[in-house]
Amino acid sequence: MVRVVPTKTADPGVPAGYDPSRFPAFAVTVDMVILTMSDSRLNVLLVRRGVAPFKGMWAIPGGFKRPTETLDEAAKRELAQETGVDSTSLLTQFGAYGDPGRDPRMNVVTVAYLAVLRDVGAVVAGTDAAAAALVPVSQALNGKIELAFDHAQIVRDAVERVRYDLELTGIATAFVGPTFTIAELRAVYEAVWGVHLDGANFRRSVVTEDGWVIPTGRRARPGAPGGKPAELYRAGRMWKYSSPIRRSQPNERGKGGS
Amino acid sequence: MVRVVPTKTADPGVPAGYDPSRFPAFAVTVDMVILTMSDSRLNVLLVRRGVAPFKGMWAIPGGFKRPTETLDEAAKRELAQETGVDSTSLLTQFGAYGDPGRDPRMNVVTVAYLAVLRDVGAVVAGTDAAAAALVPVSQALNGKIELAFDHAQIVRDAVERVRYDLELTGIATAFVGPTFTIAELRAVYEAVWGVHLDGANFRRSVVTEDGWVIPTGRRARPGAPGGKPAELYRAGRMWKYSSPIRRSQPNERGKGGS
DNA sequence: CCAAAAGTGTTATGTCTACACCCATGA
DNA sequence: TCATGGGTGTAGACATAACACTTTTGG
Repeated sequence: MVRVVPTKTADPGVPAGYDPSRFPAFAVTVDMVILTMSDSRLNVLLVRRGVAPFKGMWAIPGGFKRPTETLDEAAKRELAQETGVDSTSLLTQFGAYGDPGRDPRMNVVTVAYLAVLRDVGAVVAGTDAAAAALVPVSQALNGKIELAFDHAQIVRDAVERVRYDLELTGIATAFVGPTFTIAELRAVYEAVWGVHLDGANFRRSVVTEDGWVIPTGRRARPGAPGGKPAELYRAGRMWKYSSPIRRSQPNERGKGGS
Repeated sequence: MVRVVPTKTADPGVPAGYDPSRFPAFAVTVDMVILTMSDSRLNVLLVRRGVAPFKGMWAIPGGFKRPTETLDEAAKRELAQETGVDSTSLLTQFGAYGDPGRDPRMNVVTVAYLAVLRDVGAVVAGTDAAAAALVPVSQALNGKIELAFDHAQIVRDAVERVRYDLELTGIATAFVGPTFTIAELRAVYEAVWGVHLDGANFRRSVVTEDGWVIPTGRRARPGAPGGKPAELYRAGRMWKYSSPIRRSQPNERGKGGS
């Protein structure tokens, strides 16, 4: 019969004669990359660690999985605990990380989740203000802000995933509120992909009769210098399946000899 | 300090007063969905379990992760052990599964990998013939062949992943050999997506000057009833980044009232 | 020379992009 | 009435799909 053995038993590398009837014990955690749009930029929610290891460093929120819950449930529970948000089905699992030594204390395998939220700002204020912050992903990726564990890699992978999902799923609508303007939605694509999109063409792709966006009749207040108030829309059913916008791949093609 | 505790300690559900300073121990495994083309169909490699639980049932190959190796290394090692194949970088992690009770013996979280191989047939013959088999994925998915654990779901997710990757990566070339005909390559897309592709248009998309395929000068032997021998190509560098073929989405659009 | 499958040409249709232009509104 | 951004029209470039047609081989 298979039996749990303490980590130390398997600690000294076991190259050839590995006995599969005994296996090492791991801790399993879920970590969440919580992304949000703010000021037309992509931001990630970070918490400051209060305990060793990496005490005082920034990290993404997470916690231990319990044996009585699924991985998705663990992520949902942790998200609620850390941010107070109880939104179903905007959590996407995107990777597992188990490099030896990634946690100096013990063997930890973490399953990483991606959550796209709007208005985390209020949530951050609710938690211990000094312990949580929204920072631009650019700062977390270029090393300006150093992250604990292998969280920099996890954030990098999450952003890469979002870039794909933006084209393949309706994740874009998770960045905006229940009602939004076309420009707001366009800002999401522009920020995540780092491109400029023609406003006219973007509009035509999105406001069709297919059910991408549905006009509410209400209008948004224009900014300080005036301007025409934009129509407010809500997301239609089409977002369940895909996205109306495709990323125009940078023309790698058409580069013959010359 | 954090301490490992045996599984049973946390077994009786701990709803509210959960103590994060103690955490449950898990076993961590890697499972592999090994896909291959055979007879113009998509097949998956299954092994017959020799021990309880699910003794005698079909399952996908896998094994325990060791603390001294990364998840990727564990998958690579298991792949080599099970099939004798030592190909780097065709293993893709695509999901983690940790539902309570998925393994009746203990708490197990498994990290699932996808491997696309050509010519597993010889490998299968090498292993204990009665213990391994290639079966069409359709049979594994529609329940014709019942799989152990939650492996049916894992295979389902793997196939779904391949369908996406076929459009986004160069995974198609992993299904064919070092040299291949255009028709062979087209069969991959047709089998995985379950569509018919115009041979003429497919050819035009693939045999360009961009470096998708490179002619070898040699030709394949035609089938029994004769026919023009097809040119043999090898994969070019373009496959590193993407695929020359995009899946034409079934026109969900353009369905007004009427 | 006939069947079969590879490979080419051609054209209609649809989609994307750039950019000129009009519109509605708050100050 | 002016500045500002929302919103519309349109023509060219480009990509796709359909299918008729030619070529090359083994029997």
